[in-house]
Amino acid sequence: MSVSDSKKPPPRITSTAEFARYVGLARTTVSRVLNRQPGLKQSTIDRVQHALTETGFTPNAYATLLKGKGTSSIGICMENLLTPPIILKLAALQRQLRSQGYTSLIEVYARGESRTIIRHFLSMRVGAVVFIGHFDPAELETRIRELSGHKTPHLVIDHHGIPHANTVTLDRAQAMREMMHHLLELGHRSFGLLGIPLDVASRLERVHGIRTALQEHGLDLQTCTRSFDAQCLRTQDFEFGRALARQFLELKQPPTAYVALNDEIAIGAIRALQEAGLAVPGDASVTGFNNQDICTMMAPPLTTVDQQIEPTIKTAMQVLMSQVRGGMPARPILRTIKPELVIRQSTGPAAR
Amino acid sequence: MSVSDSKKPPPRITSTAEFARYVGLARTTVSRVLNRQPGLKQSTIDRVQHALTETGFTPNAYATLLKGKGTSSIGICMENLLTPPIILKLAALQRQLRSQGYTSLIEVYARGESRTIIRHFLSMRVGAVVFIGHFDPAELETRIRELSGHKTPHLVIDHHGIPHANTVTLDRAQAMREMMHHLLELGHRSFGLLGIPLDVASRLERVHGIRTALQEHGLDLQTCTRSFDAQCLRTQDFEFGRALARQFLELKQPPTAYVALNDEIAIGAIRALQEAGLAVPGDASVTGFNNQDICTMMAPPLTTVDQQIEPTIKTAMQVLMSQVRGGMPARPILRTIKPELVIRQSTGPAAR
DNA sequence: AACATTTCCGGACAGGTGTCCGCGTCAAGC
DNA sequence: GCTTGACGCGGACACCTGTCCGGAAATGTT
Repeated sequence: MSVSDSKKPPPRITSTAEFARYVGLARTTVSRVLNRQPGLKQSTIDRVQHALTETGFTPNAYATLLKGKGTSSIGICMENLLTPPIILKLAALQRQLRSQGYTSLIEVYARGESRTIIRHFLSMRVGAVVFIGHFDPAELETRIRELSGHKTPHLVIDHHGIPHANTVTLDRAQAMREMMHHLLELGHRSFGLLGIPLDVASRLERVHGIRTALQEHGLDLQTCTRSFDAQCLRTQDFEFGRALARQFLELKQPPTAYVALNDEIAIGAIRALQEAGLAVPGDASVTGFNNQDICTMMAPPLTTVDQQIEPTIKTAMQVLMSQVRGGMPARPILRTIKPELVIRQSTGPAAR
Repeated sequence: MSVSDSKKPPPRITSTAEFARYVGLARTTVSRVLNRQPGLKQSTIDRVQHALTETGFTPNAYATLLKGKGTSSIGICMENLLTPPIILKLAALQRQLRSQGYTSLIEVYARGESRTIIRHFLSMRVGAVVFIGHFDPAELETRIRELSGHKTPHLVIDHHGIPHANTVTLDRAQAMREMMHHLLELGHRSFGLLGIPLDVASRLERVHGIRTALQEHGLDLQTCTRSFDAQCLRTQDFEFGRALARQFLELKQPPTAYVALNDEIAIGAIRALQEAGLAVPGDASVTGFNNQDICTMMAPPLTTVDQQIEPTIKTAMQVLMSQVRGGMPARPILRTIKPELVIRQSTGPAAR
């Protein structure tokens, strides 16, 4: 028996009634102390506080929340927990919510499981639901309709183009437009697209931005760009980019610039080029997307687009709070975030 | 007015009583249906089910949980949401818990805030608390004592050496021992440690593993290894590794092998070496730790240690479930995970 | 000592759900 | 027409907290 064990350990207390008995006060008095109501003698407040630290008693949150008191929580539905940009958004949002006194309930999306997740959020009576990432459009739309039916505010971060959805998203078209202008001014006229499909029906925002930039230079999308996405299987992004670049190198006239969907694919492409004895950016330029940490760790450091995560989450919080406090908006709120081009050393003047 | 709007939208229902009135049944009957009790006619079950999908009603989880029914939840306290290995563990654990019917409450640790977090978990009456990552030892120990006082099981993943803590951790000493054997067999005899401090009082597991391996080759830690950690400020790991390697290169006899704390530091070191005109592994070998995705994306691919995340989480679940179901163990449970050396191309025979 | 004031007690209710139980209803079988 | 089940109804209680309120007790004032 050590000295610290001399005083018998306090019992495990699970209700205010028990706790009040332990302190020797009425349950209501204890409750008043815990909720900082006036009209209490300082000595009794101290007595309760002391017993509180001694036993570590915490009131049952479920009962408190059932009463409608207590901090409300926000449900966060994540596309996955694997890609760095998405995690950074989660981390930033979680921190912001916490500082505002909200608890976050985090769930990870799985195809077809979103209904379960939203029902869980609704049963927890969350104050709002945030979706981060990209989802099955039809599924997401249905969920948002359900949430609206329950007068529960929502917000979609990243996924763009869902009808009636409040959305905060990066202006990817604008990002690609700026990126293309950067490359066009360097003299590039033929582009290899990596992970950016060129279907005629492609509703991909990015293609739109690329097309716009080319048109502003009097050029045409079909003749200047090329994509081999269909030929390669996308399992791991780095290898995907590597394989795609290899395809391009088999052409008689390979493009002088490669535009990748994200940083990993770009890095894979750079690797393939370097393995083929080509210099980046001497023989070919390569651009990424996301501005992840790896960008500065590469040789050469990668020219890319920054997602502006802090501003994104900041406006996300504004949209969220305005809904939680001010009620549901009549028309969906749409906010686009201006991207920032980050020019590093993977892009340079066109060789020929 | 479109056709789908013709039927008036179902009202927003927030309690079983309301819902029962809507269906035209007694509240108790509805409750029986929702909880799959026997003795109900199929037609009434269908009636309730139909109204359920129509209105999207969900019983108030707080009331259910207050009653003691419903799935219990597990609290997860994260060191941060920034480093890949930690996130991967979270993702794996969350998935496992979900498949077992547990909800995870995720909170992010901040120095000095752990008390708030644990009190939150306790007030939510979680079934157990999991810590993932490294924390302030004294703080963590206190929290664990608190949890034990509340008869709430706990588990620490990664952080090692907390008294009375149930722990699942990678055998980092063994990992370093194997790594050193690999390097020693390649002929290396002088080692630069990157991010691994060599204080005399260093209780760092890894140093122990390094010392053991050297002794097994009849070598001495002090004469064979060197560390410049004190000279450089660790803000961003890549730059940290780069700066450290530069320090080593100013020596008259730089080491032939560099052992880094993690992959980013290793990659920074490789960069510094390459910038100095040295070849890896021709002139010097470099090793990392964690086996993150970037390892295969580098040139050369990085020799590193795999954290064995799947096995880690698997045994973590076993330890967790045995506690949740079988009660608190008399003595702390300690499980170590065997690491796996991943040899790639950043290590090779010693130059001299 | 009589009074006013501060402070605490204890009963009560609400919040929504799960469950038990006695009772009414309805239909089927004789 | 009667009995017998099957099934739904609705009252009651428990889970735990926050809050209101009248009354009791303790404290302070004159």
